[in-house]
Amino acid sequence: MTQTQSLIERIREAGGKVTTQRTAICTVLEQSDDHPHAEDVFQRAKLLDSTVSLSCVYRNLKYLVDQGLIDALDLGDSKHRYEVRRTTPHDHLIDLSTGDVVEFRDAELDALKRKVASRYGYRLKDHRLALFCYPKSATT
Amino acid sequence: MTQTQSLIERIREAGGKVTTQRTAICTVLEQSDDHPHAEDVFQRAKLLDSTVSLSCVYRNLKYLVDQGLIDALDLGDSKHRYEVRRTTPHDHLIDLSTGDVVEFRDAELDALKRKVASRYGYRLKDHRLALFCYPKSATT
DNA sequence: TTTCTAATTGCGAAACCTTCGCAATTAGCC
DNA sequence: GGCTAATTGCGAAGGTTTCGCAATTAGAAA
Repeated sequence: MTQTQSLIERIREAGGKVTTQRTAICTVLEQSDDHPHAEDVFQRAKLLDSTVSLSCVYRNLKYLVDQGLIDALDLGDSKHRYEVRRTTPHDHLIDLSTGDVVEFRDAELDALKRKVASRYGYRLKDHRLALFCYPKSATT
Repeated sequence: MTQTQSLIERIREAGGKVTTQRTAICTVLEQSDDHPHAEDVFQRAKLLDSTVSLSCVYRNLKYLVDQGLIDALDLGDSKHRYEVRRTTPHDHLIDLSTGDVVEFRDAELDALKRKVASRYGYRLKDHRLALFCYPKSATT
């Protein structure tokens, strides 16, 4: 029961097969903190294992999402972006002047989301919050 | 300066042309409160004007978004969904057991979003919040 | 080690949503 | 009515994602 198990370790425990392609893809995801989309993952994984194909990347991303090991994000553009799921959920702030993505977490905000859901008779299962912002200093 | 101007009235004021197709599309949007996607709008608009084409729908949706008259939403699936923009912004709660979309607004939540953005040195320009929920009574 | 089987892969094709190019039409203005 | 630029329909093309199928391979069993 390691504190931080790697994706591959968790796949193995779950009975998934550990292929070289899957290993490369997981390594890429663990080493990327920039919310890469499928094509990004593909390009980076090819450097680790030249046999990785694009459809293999898509299949593994889907597999990992289904396993609950990574999350698919919708950050405004038409492509899905991915990140390894961490124990602490968080939201995203998109810098409209640079495209940078800032991760944040706010307990008060989390509580309020649940409270609002409850007010309407619901129990919060999941959520997506993206804040699109400009730097304070910017004029636009 | 009518309280509630129709989309077509606002298009005319802005100098846009009022075609039968555009009128049908705007009528559909104004009569739909279920956040239709492009194909939905197309099917409904065809009933009002059989000459409406799918590309015309896409072009007009884009046009209306650019004009700030409607909003494009990302509610989890891969398609854009649309709604007439109202004076009061709001967020969305998705009922995972039925797929229903509940609109809500919470001033405290709005203020907190701005506060969080500010904490990171940003000014909130826009945001997307979707709460995925189950009814309180549901077991899952 | 060898064998077996189901999971996984590569490839290309296809599906899906959306945009585009271009010639034809049309709304709004003179 | 006639002019002009905006708008349209059509089909093609674009971009992202999925799928079908035969070939490969990881992991288990012998």
